[in-house]
Amino acid sequence: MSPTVQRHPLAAQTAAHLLTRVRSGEWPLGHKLPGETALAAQLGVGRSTVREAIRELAGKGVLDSRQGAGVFVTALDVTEDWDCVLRRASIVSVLEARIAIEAEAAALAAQRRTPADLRALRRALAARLAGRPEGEAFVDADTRFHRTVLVAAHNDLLLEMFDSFVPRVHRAMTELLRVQPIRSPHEDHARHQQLADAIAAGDPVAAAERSRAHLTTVKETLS
Amino acid sequence: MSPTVQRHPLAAQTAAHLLTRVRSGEWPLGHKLPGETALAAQLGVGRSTVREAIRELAGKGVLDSRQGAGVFVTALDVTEDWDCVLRRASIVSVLEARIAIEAEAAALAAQRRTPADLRALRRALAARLAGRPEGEAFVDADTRFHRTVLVAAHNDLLLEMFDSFVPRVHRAMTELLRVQPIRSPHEDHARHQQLADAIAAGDPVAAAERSRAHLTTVKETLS
DNA sequence: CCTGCCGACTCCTCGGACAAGCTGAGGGGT
DNA sequence: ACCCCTCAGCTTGTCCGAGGAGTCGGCAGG
Repeated sequence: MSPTVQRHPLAAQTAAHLLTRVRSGEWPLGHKLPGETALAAQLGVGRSTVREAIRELAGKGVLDSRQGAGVFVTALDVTEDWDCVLRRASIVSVLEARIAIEAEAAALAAQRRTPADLRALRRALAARLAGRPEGEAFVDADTRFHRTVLVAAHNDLLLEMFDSFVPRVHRAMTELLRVQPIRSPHEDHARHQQLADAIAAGDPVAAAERSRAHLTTVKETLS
Repeated sequence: MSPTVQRHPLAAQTAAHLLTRVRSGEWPLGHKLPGETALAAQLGVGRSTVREAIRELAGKGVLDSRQGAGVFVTALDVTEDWDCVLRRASIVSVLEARIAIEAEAAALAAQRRTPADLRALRRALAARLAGRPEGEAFVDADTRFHRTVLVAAHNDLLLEMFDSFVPRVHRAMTELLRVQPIRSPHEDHARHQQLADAIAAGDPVAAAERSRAHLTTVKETLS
């Protein structure tokens, strides 16, 4: 039955079992599940166990229990964890998605940046130049600069997407920098300076172009 | 103690309480929480209630309980539900994000499309032209065509992001189409045809440009 | 220093009990 | 015929006590 020792708690097994039956369509969206007592008898486990399984699925947003009424299906599937998807995705895929988001954000930033955004951009750029171009600290400074661009774009959704990429990209960049240091730190900084300039100048096309060019370089370094 | 009548179950309150304390840094990442018995006594609730609260947070991925060892913090915050973020985001924000993703995907599709991709693209285009340009059916056909482009880009992450946008965009498009029908169905179809042609011709710049132009038109219609 | 044993601590599961809340059927009034 | 109120029955919420199973750290022995 199980390839390895199956040390899963009963409650977790019960949760998995219920999720399977929900997915199978046995209980359609909005439908009421059998009572906890009935489920416990049906599955041959205690009511407390069933309750914990239901809680677990409630935490995932699949079920919703209302006192006196019953337990109801609120979603047919678990909205897969975004982090999980990212972990599975190849670093090249993530970088391509990042290019898409950052290039667009750079263009928007060129149109929408406020004076405060520009100040933050200059500060982040200076901080990025301050440290030596290696190690985790540099990656952090670099990330902060790129994030500042996203902030200047004034689009919450794009920013949220960028933030969700950060952990995955951070790991890969730190690794990359250790194996293969930046060839020309001066040129690298110049690219970022040009991006900031284009945003300051209010030139969406140039900003997108600079952003894309920089990230494409990084992507090609990886492949 | 409580400003309003506590109509939330004790277990839910306990879960919220624990989440707050995790967020506050009282229990750092990887740290062990006090025992269930201790927590129950500390919060003045039963042990079963604490267990259900822990299960709820475990379902959300914040806690992880290991028999014999204890309960540990696995994440400092709940990764906010992607659907939730999208629901809150303005439709303009979503459309801007969609432009970013689709334009990049169109460029990638132009470079990576297989013969099978091109066949699917032609089929989707024909299906889109078949029905009358109104109602939910048309929105579905349109969505399928755009999704086919994403598939041809051969980047799982971009596709996943597109799919997560679909429900939100679908609602908005259906609404928009009812209020304001497409002025020139012929021109609309021509734009899609040009996008498909650019991808077939293997011209990334043109494909991105066509995709961007089409979606920008939609965005401007909305604002 | 390494190994194996052992006990304390912790989570896991169960069964039972009572409280709190919702639902729908039925009675009474208009 | 229609509406409103009441109430019995079912369901979830909460708590308790008990025993089983697993993990970790200390301790004695090699």
